[in-house]
Formats: sequence, structure tokens, C-alpha cells
Amino acid sequence: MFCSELYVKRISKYYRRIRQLRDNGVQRVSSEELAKHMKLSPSQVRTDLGKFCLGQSGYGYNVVELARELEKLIGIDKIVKLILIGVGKVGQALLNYSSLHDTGFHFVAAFDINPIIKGKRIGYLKEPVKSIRELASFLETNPVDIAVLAIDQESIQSVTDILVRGGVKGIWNFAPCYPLVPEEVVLENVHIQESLLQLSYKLT
Amino acid sequence: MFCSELYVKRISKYYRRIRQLRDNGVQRVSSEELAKHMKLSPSQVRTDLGKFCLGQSGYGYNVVELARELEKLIGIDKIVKLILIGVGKVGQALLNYSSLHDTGFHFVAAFDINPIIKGKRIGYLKEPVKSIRELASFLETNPVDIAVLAIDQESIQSVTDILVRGGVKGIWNFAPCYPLVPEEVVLENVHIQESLLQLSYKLT
DNA sequence: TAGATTGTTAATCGATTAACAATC
DNA sequence: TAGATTGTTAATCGATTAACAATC
Repeated sequence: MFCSELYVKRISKYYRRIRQLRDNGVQRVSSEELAKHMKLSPSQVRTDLGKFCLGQSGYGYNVVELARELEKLIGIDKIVKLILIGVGKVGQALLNYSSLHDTGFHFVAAFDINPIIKGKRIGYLKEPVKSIRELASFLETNPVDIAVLAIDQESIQSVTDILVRGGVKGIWNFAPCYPLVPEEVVLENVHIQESLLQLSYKLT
Repeated sequence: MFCSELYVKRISKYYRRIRQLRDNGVQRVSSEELAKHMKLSPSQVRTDLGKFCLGQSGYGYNVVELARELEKLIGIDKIVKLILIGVGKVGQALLNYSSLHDTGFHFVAAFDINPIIKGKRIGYLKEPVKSIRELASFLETNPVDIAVLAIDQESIQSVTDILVRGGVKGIWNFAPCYPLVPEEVVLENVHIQESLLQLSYKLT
């Protein structure tokens, strides 16, 4: 139950909402209030959050405590180190994405094949953009949690192989095709286009 | 059953895969082959596609026919007219997104508040970027299927109101907050960050 | 004909909800 | 105390699968 895709999705949604509440200075929230804003039932919210055992009868959940618990569960109670492969339009948008940075996802390096972009500093990236040729040696001395793939289809597999050999355990892929990864590596594909297809379906 | 979120998601996935097969010149595919590539059961595929009544016993599905049927179902058997609001990094990436254009999603106009970007031609956009002040009058004379929101949080609601008044029926929102829309308008939010949270959860 | 594969449906599985005793 | 709201679980609901007759 705690591994179903649907559950993981709800947990992410709770976190987004709880952070919003926390940032607005709200101190407590009931399962009823939380459910209302995300089209879920209060029962569902209680079943999901019950295992934290921090709800109080007659009161609800303490927003700060709940945020902390969700952060632990999701694994963002510490800085998560990202590297970016491919500093095109999508890559640059990600480097500038403040909410990503605020949540603790920090880009520690970015790599591109294009020499024109090499050496630039973009968005929240502290280091200048490196050449893709430096990737393998970088991974030898710098542990990385997640690699973000924002490159073209052709080089997807070869870059992925370098990442896997370099010990990267999570890959967040923006390309419309999927690289093969060993079982222990988590691959999360971002399906921008599928989301638009779903919208189109609902319109018809 | 044909409206469940899960079903809509699978239909989008079938379409992506079938197009890939078609583009590679593959003529037929069985439910078994189709299922294998997307972690579904052959039963599920047959149940989903059965209603088209174009599978043939002992043969499978004709790829070209199935693609056409899915296009009709999703509503992309014709050009879908998009407008873009907000021509920043995300907006520009979308204007350059070839697979979106190839699927029949065409940007007929783009609007931005920043005068520096006004008048530029970017990616597949044929028209120069317009000022956001022209939006309302544009909608009066140009019917649009879907508006793409790639703007900051602050202006989300006011822009959405203009779109709704202008008769836009679908909104594809990239902002991390959600505008309120009347019931008949379909709002599809793209949750980039939630997808990264899910990846992080799976890593822990 | 034999082999492959469909569409359908009853059975199974898993996820969601309703109800409620417990408790702040 | 009375009111609010929790966590738990049995009941319900909905989605997936297995099985198979039909058929190309």
C-alpha cells in the first residue's frame, strides 16, 4: 500500500499543500480541510496520514510537524544533489526554477555538449556549465543523488550509461524516449505531451 | 469507465507507442506486444482497445488504423489551436517542441507582458509575439482550443478570467498554483515538481 | 486445419469510504 | 462536559485479470 503509485502521488500533493499552508502561517489543518482542496475524501487523508500518529483528536494536524514528517518520508529533509545534463531551453528553465531550489533540490553541476554554453552561470547554479566530456570524472569525486536529463533522444542511452556507472541512483528524464536502466536505478519520466493529450481527450 | 483518469492516461500512452511503431513502419501489433512495452497486462490492453472493434483474431491490431482511431478519440484528428501566455524559458521551450507540433498542436499566437520579447518569432510560432493587452481582442476574432499558461503566479487568475470570457475551453497550466475556472472549462495542471518528489520518495 | 489472437465477462484484486469508538 | 476530529477496520466500490468461446 505504501508503494502504490497513487499513494506516492497523494503524498506529493499533501506536501505541496502543507508547505503552502505553512508559508502562510497556518498552524493546524484537519483532514476535512486538507481533503477539500485536493478532491480527496477526509477518510482518505486520515488513512494516508494516520501512520505518522501526529494527528490530535478534536484538533487536526500541526502543519509544521506534518511538513517535517512528509519531508522525512519523501527524503527531502536534507539537500538533494542534482546534476543537469543538457542546458537547452528546458534545462535553463529548471536551473531558474526557484521552488525546486527552495524545496532543497540543488543543482551542483550542469553539463552540455555545446561549447557556446560552456562556462556560463545560469539561475541557481553556482558552478559554470561544464563540458559533457567531464561528466564521468566529475562523478568519480562528487556524489550525486539525481541526474536530470534534458537532452536529445540520440544521446540518451550513452549518457545514461555514464550516469549509472558513476553511481547515480535516480534519473529524472525530460526526453520523450526512455533509456534502459538497471533495476536498482529509479527512472522517472516527465510526460509533458501526455498531459496535453489528456487535456485534449477531456475536451472532446 | 471511459472517463477514469487511469483510462485516459493509458489511452495517451497507447497513442505515443502506436505512433512510434507507425513511424518505424510497423504494420501490426498484438495486445501482448503492446502491453510488454508499457508494464500493462495484455488483458488490460484488449479491454481498453476492444471497443474500437478493429482488432483481428490471430493477427492483432493494424497500427495505422489504431493510430487513426486513437487520434479521433483524443481529439487530435485535426489541428488543435493553442495560444501561449508567457514567453519565458518554459514558454520558449514549448514553442520549440517539435513533437507537439507534429502531433497537431499548433501555436497560433503568443502573448507576453514584457515589451522586449514583443514582436519576436520563436520556434514553430508563425506570428510575432503580441502584448498581453491584445489578448482579449484577439480572442474575439480568433477561436482557440487550448490556452497554455506559462506565467507567474500573480497574474494567473486575471489572465484566466480573460481566457474564460474569450471562450477558451481548455487551459494547460504550468504555474505551480491553480486558477479557479467554471465547471465547463477543463484545467490541466502540469506538476513538474511533484514528479521529482515522487522520484525522491522512491529513492528512499 | 492448426495456431494465434481477439472481445467479453465473471472472478479477483486492490483502493476508497463509511462508520465509530477513542480521545483531546 | 460537549464538540471536534482522530486512527482503524469492515464494507463498498471500482479497476484489473484470467479464462475462454469465437474467429481470422
